[in-house]
Amino acid sequence: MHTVFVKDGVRGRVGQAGPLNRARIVRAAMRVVERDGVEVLTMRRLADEIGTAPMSLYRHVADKREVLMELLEAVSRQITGRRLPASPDPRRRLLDTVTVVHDVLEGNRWVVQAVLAVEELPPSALHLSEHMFAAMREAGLDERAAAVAHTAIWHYTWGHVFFGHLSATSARTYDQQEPAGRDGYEELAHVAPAMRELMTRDVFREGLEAMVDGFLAR
Amino acid sequence: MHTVFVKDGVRGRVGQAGPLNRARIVRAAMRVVERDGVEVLTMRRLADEIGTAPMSLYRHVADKREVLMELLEAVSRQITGRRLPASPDPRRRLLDTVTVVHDVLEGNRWVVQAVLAVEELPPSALHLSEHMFAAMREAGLDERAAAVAHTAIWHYTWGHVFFGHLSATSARTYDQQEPAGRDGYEELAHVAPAMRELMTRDVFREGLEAMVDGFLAR
DNA sequence: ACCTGAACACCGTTCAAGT
DNA sequence: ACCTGAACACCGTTCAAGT
Repeated sequence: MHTVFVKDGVRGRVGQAGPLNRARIVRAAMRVVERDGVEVLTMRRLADEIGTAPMSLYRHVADKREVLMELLEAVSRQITGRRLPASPDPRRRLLDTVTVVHDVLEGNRWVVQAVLAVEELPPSALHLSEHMFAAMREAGLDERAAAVAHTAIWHYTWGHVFFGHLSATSARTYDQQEPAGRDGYEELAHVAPAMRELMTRDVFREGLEAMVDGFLAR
Repeated sequence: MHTVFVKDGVRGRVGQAGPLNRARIVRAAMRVVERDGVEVLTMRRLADEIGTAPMSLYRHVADKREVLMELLEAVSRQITGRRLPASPDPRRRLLDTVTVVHDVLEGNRWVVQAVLAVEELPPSALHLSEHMFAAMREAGLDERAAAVAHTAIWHYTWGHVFFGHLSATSARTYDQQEPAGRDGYEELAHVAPAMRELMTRDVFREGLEAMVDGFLAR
């Protein structure tokens, strides 16, 4: 295990400061997840990171799910904490808000896997929906249209972040197969250069604008 | 383990017919996954379903990933095998094609989790992209626009299937909190009835149409 | 040739015991 | 009061041995 030492008459472990508590657990979990990814976050590994025994964690959190939910809350507050986009143009404000969410998720891919594991969004994510609905209403959507658009936009955003690297993989798969005109794949051969070009930049915003404009045009 | 019996002079196990092979493994895996979900599909459980030892599977498949990939291929061929939508109107054809994919995925939620685990689409899924690209070209999109739309549509579709039940959960979360006018959530209170109404039907097609029309309008 | 039991290096979590 | 070792019921997979 870890080296045990004595300092100021207090028995402690390497990297440890003060008694174990929920905040310290969450901070350590965030460190592990940002450094090594969410699939590496196990209760045993987390305990190791803190320098304690796996079972000690259970005095402060009910289970692993609760740890993940705390991480999601932290990210959610990271978004809603700073001022949300406030452009006077509601269309612009909606696009900017969703883009902020996208950018944060893109920078923290583990979030989507955590959401999948927890199967729930953290409470403070409602702030984002509130902000989006205000913009949609101001842009002229009625309640029903706004509800549909809200759902569609979220799904697009989740899909984009999560399947982004999968799209890249699939593109590579196609590339590895014959470059041009393989029987039955003439269309794909035709758009292949364009698809390759797409891989180099993030096209989230373009799809988002198309979708939002589609809703606004009805 | 399983009861061993002798029949026709051949030593066998309950539910077993003939020697172990890849096709029989895949069929058993499909049964498990459709009955109990993909999270229940373990090599041990799969062996149990067939009535063999876990290690016997490894003579016919390299690893669990390969089993999942075979399942994905089966579903993909289930879509591309039957005739794909062929409406003369390309917009309609595109919408119908994606809707077929959505419906199959909706009926087999485990597919998305399998895709996440495998991190790749089965080769035959390229048929669908081919079909989509042909429709998009005929509808007047250039290569670049088609590539962007293709990516956006896929992401929306994945997001919809996978986060569909999550949206439902989140909506319930909001419902359980105060029904109306909780401080700072006036907009949400306002659209809550519309959102509840949405839960009762599938609104995938509506979001898809908005997105496609948004792309066609550029 | 084909199959499989034991074992390895993992999980999350319970429970009884330590200080 | 707070922490933790041993144990349970799991994983995917390797390896050596069985028939």
